[in-house]
Amino acid sequence: MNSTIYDVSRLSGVSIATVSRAFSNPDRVRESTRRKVFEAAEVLHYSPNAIAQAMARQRTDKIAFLICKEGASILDEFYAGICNGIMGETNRTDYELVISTAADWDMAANTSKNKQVEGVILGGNARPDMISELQSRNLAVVLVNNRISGLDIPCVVSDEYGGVRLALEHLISRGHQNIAMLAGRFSPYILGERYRAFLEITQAHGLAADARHIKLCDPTVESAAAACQELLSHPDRPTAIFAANDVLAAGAMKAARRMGLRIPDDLAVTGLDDSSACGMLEPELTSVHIDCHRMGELSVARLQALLAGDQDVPPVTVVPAELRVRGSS
Amino acid sequence: MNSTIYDVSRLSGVSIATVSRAFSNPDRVRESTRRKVFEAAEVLHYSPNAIAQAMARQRTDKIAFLICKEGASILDEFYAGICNGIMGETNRTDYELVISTAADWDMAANTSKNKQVEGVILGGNARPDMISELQSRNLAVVLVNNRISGLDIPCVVSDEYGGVRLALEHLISRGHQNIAMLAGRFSPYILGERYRAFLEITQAHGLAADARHIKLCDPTVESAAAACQELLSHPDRPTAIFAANDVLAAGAMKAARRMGLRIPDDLAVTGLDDSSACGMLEPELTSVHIDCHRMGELSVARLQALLAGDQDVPPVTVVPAELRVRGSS
DNA sequence: CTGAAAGCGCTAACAG
DNA sequence: CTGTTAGCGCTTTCAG
Repeated sequence: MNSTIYDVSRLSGVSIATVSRAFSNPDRVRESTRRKVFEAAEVLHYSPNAIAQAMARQRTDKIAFLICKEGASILDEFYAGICNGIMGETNRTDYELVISTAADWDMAANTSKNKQVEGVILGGNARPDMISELQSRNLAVVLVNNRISGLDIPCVVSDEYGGVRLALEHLISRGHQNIAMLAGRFSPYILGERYRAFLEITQAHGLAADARHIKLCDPTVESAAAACQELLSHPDRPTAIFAANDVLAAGAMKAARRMGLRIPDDLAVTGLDDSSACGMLEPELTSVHIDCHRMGELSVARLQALLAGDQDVPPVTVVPAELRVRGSS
Repeated sequence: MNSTIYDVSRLSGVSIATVSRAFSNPDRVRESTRRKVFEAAEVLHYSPNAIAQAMARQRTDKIAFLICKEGASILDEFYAGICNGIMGETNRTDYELVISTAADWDMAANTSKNKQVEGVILGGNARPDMISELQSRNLAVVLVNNRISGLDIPCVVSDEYGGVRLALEHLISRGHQNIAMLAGRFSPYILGERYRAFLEITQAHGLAADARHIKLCDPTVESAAAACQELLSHPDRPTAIFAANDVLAAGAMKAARRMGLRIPDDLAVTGLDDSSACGMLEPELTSVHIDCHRMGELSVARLQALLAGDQDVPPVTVVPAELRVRGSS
C-alpha cells in the first residue's frame, strides 16, 4: 500500500542501501545523491517503516509507563501530569510509549513482553517483585514518585521534604503554633516522607507536634472531613491544618465549615499537589506545587541514559517544589 | 537475547510453522503437539515477537488517540476519562495504543505515519483538514466527543441534549423559573449542542430565556465568576445558573459568594461533567455525569469495526448522561 | 561513497 | 495435521 524503500530506490536510481543511509545516516551519502533520494521519497510519499526498522535494527525504541497505584490511573491529575511529561519527552526523542495501569499486572507484564518494550518507568508504589521480574527480563527500569532503598534503580522524585517545609514555614510565619497534619493512606514512600518532614520541621521550630496532631485517613474528601473534625475537637484545637494533599485539604475545609470555623481566620488550611481544584475552592487553597511534568521528562531522560549504557546515571533525581499561597491561609 | 520461534521449534521437535500455529491458531494443531510446543515455550520463556508478527502479517493492530483541543491534553479530566476507556479496550483486545496531542499536529501526523498506526480516534475539535489528510492516507478514523456533518465518519458522543434536559428539568422541578446559562468557549460542537438544548428546553417549559439569560466566557473560574456577576446584576436576577461545565459552575459559586448570595437558597447552581471537584466544592456541586470511559471504549469498538471492514458501523453512537444531584441545587 | 546480499522473527500459502 | 519456503521492509557488514 505505502511505498517502500524499493520504490524509492527504483525511482531515484540508487540502491536500497543508499536510500536507507540517506535517511538514517545522511552524512554518509554524497550530497547530490541524497537530494535525489529525498526527491524521489517526496514524490512517493515515502517514509521509513518503523516496524521494519525495528526488525532489522533489533531495537524498538519503545518504552512503557506503568502506573502502580491502587485504583489510580491516568485519571489521577498527578499521574496525568507525569504522563504528559513522559509523552512530551518520548515524542521529542522519537521514542514510542506504551501506557498501562498496574491494576492488571499480568497484562502489563504481557505488554512489556510482547510489545517489545526496552524499558519501563514505574510510577508510584511498585512492588519489589514486579521490579525484579522486569529486571530479570533485563529491561531498563526507572522509578518515578517513589524510591526504594537497596535496589540499584534510578528514581525521580519531588522534593517532598522541601515541599512540606515550604508549607509549614509559611504557616509558622503567619503566626501558627498549633499545626495539625492530615495524612492520607497513599503510597508508603510518599506518606513516609511527608510524615517525617512534618515531625522534624515542627520540632525544629519548637512546636510540640506529637501523635495527637496527626490524623491518618482514607484519601477521600469525606474521610478527611471526618478525621479533621476529630482533630478540631481537641480542647487545644489546632489553628492550622497541613493536609498531605489537596483532596484532604478540601475535606478539612468542609470540616471547618461544618463546625462554623471561618477560613483562614479561625483555621488556616494548606494542601499539597496544587491540583486544578485549588482555584475552584472557596477560599482558594494554598498548596505546594509539584512539577509533575518535569518529573515525567526526567524519568524518560534517565531511562534513555540507562538504555544508552551510561555508567553514571544519577541514582536519585529531585525536582524542587514551590509554594502557591492563596486565600486559605 | 530473547528466544525465538526457532528455539521453540528445535526444543519441541516440530517445525516453526507449527509453533506459529500453536500460538496464533491453536485449534489447527493437534492437542498433543500443542502441549509440546507450549511446554518448550515455557522453558525458554518464549513469547511471540510482536514486531516480527506485524512485519509478516502486514498488520500492526496499532491505533492512535489524538486529542484535538487547544491547550488541553490528558491533563483534562474529561479526556483522561476517554483515554482511560480507550486504554482499557485496546488492552483487552490486544491492540496497541499511541497517544498524542494536537498541539503538535506535524508530530502527530508523523507519528501516525512512521509508527504505522492503522486507525485514529480524534478527540474534540478536529480540524477538517486533519481528518481528510488522515483519510487520504487511508487510515480508519473515528470522532469522539465531536460530530461533523457531511463527513462519513463514525462518531461517539455523549447525549448532550439529554444531559442538559436533566439539569434543567431538575431546576425547574425545584421551582426555578428564571434560569441563566453560563457558557464557555469550548469546541463549537459541544457548545452548540448545549446552547441549543438550553434554548429549546427552557422554551418548551414556557420560560422566557433569551440572550440576556446566556453569557459566554472563557473556560476559567475567574472568567466565569466575572460573567456570572454580570448575570446576577440584572434587575430581574436569575434564581438558578446552569453552567455548561463544572469549572464554570465553580466560577458561578464564587460570584454568588462575592455577592452575598447563599447557595442553594438564593441561587442554585448546576454543573456539567461531574468532575472530581464536585465533591470538593462547598456545597457540593450538582452535575451531569458523562460516561467518558464508555465513550472511550465505544470509540475503540467503532474503529475496530471499521478496520474489520464492517459495512454498517453506526454513524453516530450516543452515550446517555446522568444527573447527580448534590447540595448546590 | 555505493552496491550486493544476508539476515531480523514470524506468517501464510502450498504441498504433503 | 504438519513441514517447506518465500517473503514482510529495512539495516548492516563486506567488497568494491
